[in-house]
Parts: sequence; structure tokens; C-alpha cells
Amino acid sequence: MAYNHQEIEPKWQKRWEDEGVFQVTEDPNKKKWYTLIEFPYPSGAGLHVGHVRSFTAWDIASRLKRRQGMNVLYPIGFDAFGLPTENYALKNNIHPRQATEDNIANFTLQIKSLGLSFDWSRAVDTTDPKYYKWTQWIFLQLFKAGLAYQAEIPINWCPKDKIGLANEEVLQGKCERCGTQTVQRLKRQWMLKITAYADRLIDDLKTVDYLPQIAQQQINWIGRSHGINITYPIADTDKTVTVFTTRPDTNFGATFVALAPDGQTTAELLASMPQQAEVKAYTELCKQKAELERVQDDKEKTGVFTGLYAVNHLTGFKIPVYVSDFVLGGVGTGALVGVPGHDLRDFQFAQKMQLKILRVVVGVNGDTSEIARPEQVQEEVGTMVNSDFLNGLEIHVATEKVMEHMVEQGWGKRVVNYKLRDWVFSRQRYWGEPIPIIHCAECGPQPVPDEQLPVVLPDVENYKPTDTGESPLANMKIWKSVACPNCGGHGERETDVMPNWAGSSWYFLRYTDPKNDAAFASPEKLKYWMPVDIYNGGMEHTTLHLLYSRFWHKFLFDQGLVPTSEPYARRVSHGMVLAADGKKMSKSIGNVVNPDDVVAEFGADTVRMYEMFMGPYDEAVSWDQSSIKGVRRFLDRTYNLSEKVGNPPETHKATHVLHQTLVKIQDDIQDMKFNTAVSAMMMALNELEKLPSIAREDWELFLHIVNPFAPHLTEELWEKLGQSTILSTEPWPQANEEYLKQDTVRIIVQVNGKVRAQLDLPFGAGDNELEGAALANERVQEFLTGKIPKKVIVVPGRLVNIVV
RNA sequence: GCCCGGGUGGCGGAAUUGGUAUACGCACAGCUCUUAAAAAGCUGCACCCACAAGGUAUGCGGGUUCGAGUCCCGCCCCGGGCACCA
Repeated sequence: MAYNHQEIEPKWQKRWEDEGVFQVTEDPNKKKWYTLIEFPYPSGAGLHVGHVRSFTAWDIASRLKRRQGMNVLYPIGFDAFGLPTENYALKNNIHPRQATEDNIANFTLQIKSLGLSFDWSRAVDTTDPKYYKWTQWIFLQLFKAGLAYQAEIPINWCPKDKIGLANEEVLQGKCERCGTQTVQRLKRQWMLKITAYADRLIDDLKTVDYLPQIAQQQINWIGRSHGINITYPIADTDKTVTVFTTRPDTNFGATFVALAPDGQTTAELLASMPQQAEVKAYTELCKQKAELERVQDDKEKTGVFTGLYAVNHLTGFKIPVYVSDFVLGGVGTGALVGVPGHDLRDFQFAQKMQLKILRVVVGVNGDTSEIARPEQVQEEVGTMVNSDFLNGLEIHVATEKVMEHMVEQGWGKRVVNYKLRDWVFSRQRYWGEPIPIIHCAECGPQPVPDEQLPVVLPDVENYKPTDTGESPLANMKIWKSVACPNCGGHGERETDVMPNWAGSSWYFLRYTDPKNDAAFASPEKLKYWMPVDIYNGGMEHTTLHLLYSRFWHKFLFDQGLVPTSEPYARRVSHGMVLAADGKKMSKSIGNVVNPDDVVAEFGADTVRMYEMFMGPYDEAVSWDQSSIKGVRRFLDRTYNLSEKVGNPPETHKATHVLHQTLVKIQDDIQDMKFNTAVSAMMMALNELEKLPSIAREDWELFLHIVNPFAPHLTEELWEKLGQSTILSTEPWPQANEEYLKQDTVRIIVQVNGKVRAQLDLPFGAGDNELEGAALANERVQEFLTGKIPKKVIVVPGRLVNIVV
């Protein structure tokens, strides 16, 4: 018989909520545990079954920890500012605030229907002025510390979204949000100096426990490289050109210098270039090129000679200076020294321009062809040739020696270079936190005084972005006009808003003290809860959100405002939930599974367990509608089995297997192996069903074990036993060592590696005993007739292998 | 091109990390119950072989080992991330 989930589940959800059993308060006598899932973006599409998967996994872990006596903080909130909501609102012709409220209400219902043990009393909403007051306040601290600045820089401009994008938000030259080809455009932007934290963002990864892939990806993203800025004089002028390189050892092989079309050096040298007209034409062409759809993998190098020659100090050679778009303005000094013998791109460029190619390193195989094999151009090993005083040296030794020489001679300066760029923090949109700055013609940009925070996002007539690229707030003449906090003269509010990454950069701090009006969180509460013990999220957030929030946190730590230098002690990641066809769920394909439908049909407990059972937690898995039935069957059988409880004669035959299951699921939850935990429970049920009756104690233990996974049903069955307590708050049972012991152990006997027999022998039997029993076995004897055992391998408690 | 994952029955997957490959579940087949169907229960279920005995299988080819899904070398395919980064 099937149980009625539509009756049971709301009943227990109501009881948990009425009695506030998952609300948590700071308790110095209890050990704290802070589990964090990435708070969802309340999109119009509603909750995704992928949300359900990670929320449930950490709900299970939190329920276990809580019942093991820890003070568990498992909070939820909404990251609700940003473009998707604004675009959704525009499309559906409603106000973003209304869309956000509706979506949050919908998400809340959906999440609550799953019986997750979130502490809803701590829920945060990044669009709540009481929340973003502190987002603005933290921005002002960054500003006061000199880490927020304005810069007129070429930015990525999305012509569709009418918005500047951080480099990190442009995917393959296209807007991350809408896929439109971005173009370069100059714009005065607020920037955050994340690069000031580049070293610590790398080095401090040693102090946290992140999945290795995650740490590696962050390190690669920050891209620290140690090198030298070499300054070459330009022949027949008083000018110089400075290039960055990590391989100064190859400098004897340098045959050209190339400048980025958008680089500073090009602009500075333009006036002294004999080929000025050609260079101008080329740089113009490059600007257009960004606007063109560069779909084709056009690897052909282009460039133009400037007419200038740089003088290589080492050789005295005059080497030509080019402008080429394979050099990027934002990388290094925006200029590079070409060594075509040892760099593939330099080689391609040299070939195209018919420049000299010189080998200065002999590769491992003594290879001295024109260029090292393309895949070997970044040699890890090699010996210098054609390089005067470096000849015969190993490349790393040579690098160090030539650097020292160049620095001594005043030709160069050691530098550390990073791929990471500063964070473009301005958005010319509506649905974001106003940047709390007042511009004054006399005093420059001034912070809005603390007592005037928050700067509330005003209602505007039209919140659609303007074609001019100005924020819709720019039209708010009255709102905009305000006295300068410094001199009292005329000031104008900043009209750009923050990116959606702002509110999510510190939300985990707010959870510790969500109602505080005097501070973003009190030092006591921060001290109690921080750091986050485990933070689960998608791999796609590794280089954006995860890095941004670490940066903000480190800054707050430096200000003495948070107690730890890292926000998250451990970071793990879940696999995607794909549609049945193995593809990403998407509205356009029409393969989306709505969690509401599945919960209505099978119940929350079934959906929870199925999502745990469907596959390894950290790997992508496809939704399989028919497999859900198996889990529902497990729960129905559990429900029906309760009839057998306490019927005399009671048998305690299941006690062993239940204690083993208890240990198994504890370990599995710890290791995030939720799928095998479910299968262990299924096996335990199979054992229980074989018994004529079940002892009440055994049954209680089984309910304890299943409770974190299927909390509603187990509460109901707990109550059916006459219990008045709430199972979800009962202490977690202890596994009894007595029941974990095994009397006998199955030993596999192999002859030449092939299984020939199985023996059940007493636990702890010695090697000789095992060997003797194996050799005495009849079947084994058959395989040994006429053969002499050469060797017998005994693995205690496992197998005996006889080699003949 | 580089980096990171992954490839095991009809399907999702398991395998104590070098020690019984295919746990658990789905699907399928037969049976029981039923007027019948559904549901539920029982049995079977990698492949070859009528059965047993035996043999063969963890993407492909080699290797190390008493023993390899697991380790090493060389390939092929799938997924994700990054990409003129000097």
C-alpha cells in the first residue's frame, strides 16, 4: 500500500516551522558548524532540479551534524539583483521589484515543499535596502582604502545589454549574458583593485581545503608570472620601449619588438614613428575588427612596421618595431620582444614578416632546427647557444644570470605580472545597488556619509537602459542633485549601479547576524560562526564569485572587521543535473523537469532520495523519470513494514546489519557519497523484510538512519510508534562496536589468479590457517593435481592465491 | 592547442583505493494473486555454451604484478573550463 505523501509532508513541515526546530542561535557551549550552499538567483524559470540536488545533499549533512549535537547554521537567501531579473521584467513588462518579489515568493514555496532544514528566520535578500545598505557601506570602505577608483579605460561594451562587462564576463568575445558580440568602448568606470590581493589570493589557498581542481583554476586565472621589464632605447630618438618577458634568457635571439595596437606604448611612440600613417590605419582597422564577427579561426598574423628600431643591449643589434594585434594592450606592458626561434606565435609572425629567426637554446634531443617543434616552444629544459656569456648554461640558470646582468646594467627591472585584471564595478543599468558616491566639481568623488545610507534605489518612470549607455538613473534630475558632503556645494549622485556580484560577495557574513542595523554583522556573531565550514557551489563560479568574495573578505579582514582571512574553510562542487537526453535542461529544448510536478506526484522524500541516488554527487547525471519509482517503492515498503514492528515474537536478527548501515551512511555522508548511502539503506530494508517480525529497537534505529534522507516519512512512523518527540531533533544513535564485529570472514581462494573457491573462516584467522584451509579445499585440490605450488600469497581477511 | 573530469550489462551506476567485477535500483522475462488489468509479491537477468564444467568481458593497444576497472606508456571517443597571456 502506498502512503499519502500529500497528507504527511505538509503536516511535518508545518510542525517543524511552528516549533522553530531548525532555527539556530549562538551557543558558546556547543560546537558550531556552518554549512553554506550558494544562494539561488530567483529567476522567473523557478527552482531547478539541480538546486534540489545540492540543497538536499547539504540538508542531509546538516541534519546529521545537528543530531550529532552540533550547532548547525544552514541558511538560505536570495541573490536577486542583476540583469536576468531586469531582462525578465522588461520582457514581461513588470517592474523588476515586482518580478523579484514574485520570484522570491515562488522560490520560497518551492524550497519549503522539499522539507529542507534551512533557518528561514535568517533569510537574506540582496535587494532589501536593509541588506544593500551594507553592500554600499563595504564599497565605501574599499573606496576609503583606495581600492575603488575610477578609470577611463577601454571596456567591453555589449551593444544589446547596453552595459560594460568585466573581462571575466566576456566569453569568447561575446557577452556572457546574451551572447552578443562585444565591442571596445571607452567609458569612465568604477574599478575595484582586486589585483592588489592577487598574491594573497594565490598563496592563501594553502590555508584552505578546496578541491584541487578549484584551487588550480583560481591559480591559473590569477596567472602570476615572474619576469623582467626590459627597456630598449629606440635608435635615432630619445624614446624607449619597455617589454615584459619571462624568458630573458632567449634575448640573444630577439629579432623584433611588437606593440599592441591598443597599448599605451603605441600611443606614446606614434608621433615619432616614420610610418605613422600606416600604423594609424592599422590600429583603426583593429578597433573595427573587434566589432566584426570573428567567427573564423583566423590565426594568420597581421601587423605593420613602425619604421622604428629598438636596440638590443646584449647584441647591439637594431631590431624592427612592429604593431600587431596578437599583442594585447592589457597584458604586461602591452609590448613584447619577439624571439621566433622559441615561441610559436613569434615564429608565425616572423615568417609572415620575413624576419630573422635565431635559435639560442638546444632542446633535449639536440634539436637545432629552425624552431623548436611547435609543441616544445616553451622548453622546460635546454642549453643555451649563440648567446655569448650564457652559452652552455641550462635555461633556468641562464634566465637568472641574464636577469641579474640586465638589472645591474640598468636595462631592466624584475616584475611580477598577473593575468588577473581589476574588477569593473559599474553597471549602467537599473536593477542594482546604487553606487553611494557624490561627485563634486570642487572636491571630486565623495562618499555618501554613513548616516545617509542606504542610498535607496529610486523608482523611475522608465528603467530601460538608454542607448547612450547612461544608467536610467541619469534621468532622475531631482534625485541626482544633492549637496556635496564635503563642501556643501552642488553635487551629483553617481548614477551607475553595482554588478550582481556585489551582494553575493559578503552574504555569508550577513547570515550570522541578519537583522543587525548597526553593523553588517556583530563581531561576536562573526567570531562564533566564521569561517564557513563547508561551501558548496557550481564549478562555474570558481573564477568569478568565489574569487570576488575571497577578495572582499580579505579586505574586511585587513580592516579588522571579520575574524578570519579566508571566508570558506572547505569548498566542494556538485555535478550538473542534465535532462533525460543528457543535455542541459533548457526552456527552448523543452526538456526541463519542474521539481513541483515531481514533488506533487511522488512526494518530497522520494524526490530528495532519488536525487541522492541517481549518481555520484560530484558528477553530471541525467534525469531518469522511471528510476524515481524505485525510490518511492523503497519508501512505501518502509511504510508498510511498520506493521511488523513489535509483533511477538520480536527478533533482533537485524541489529548487526543496522549498526553496520549506520556506520556506512555516516561515512558516506562525510565523503559526499550519497548514492551509496541510499543503496545501503535499501539493502538494510531488504534484510528487515525477510524477518517475520521486527524488534521495536531495531525499527527505531532504522528510522533514525533514514531520517536525514526522508525526514517526513520517518517523523510520521516515529509518531506511529507512540513517540511525542520530533525525530529530527532526537540525538543521533551511536553505533555499537559489539554489533560491528564479524564472526567469520569470506576468504577467496585463487589458483593462478582465478577464483576457485570461497571459504568462510573465523575472523582474524592467521596466515598459516588460511593457507592450510585453502590447500585442503576439495575444489582447489582438483586444480592442483599434478602441479607443484610455487608460491602462495595470503592477504589476511581477504584471499589466498596459489601460484603453480 | 592547453588544463581538468569521464568511458564498466539494455539503462543509472557499485567496487573497502591493487585483492570475488557488475552491489543497489530501473527496464525486461516467467510465475503467484485477480474475472481481467493495475498495484503488490516471488524467481531469473553481463556474454558464449541446451545444462554443468569451462571460457570471455570494465573504450582500444602494450606494460608492471601472484593478481589491474584501479598503477605506468601510447592511442580513440565524450563532457566541462580556458585560449594569440609574452
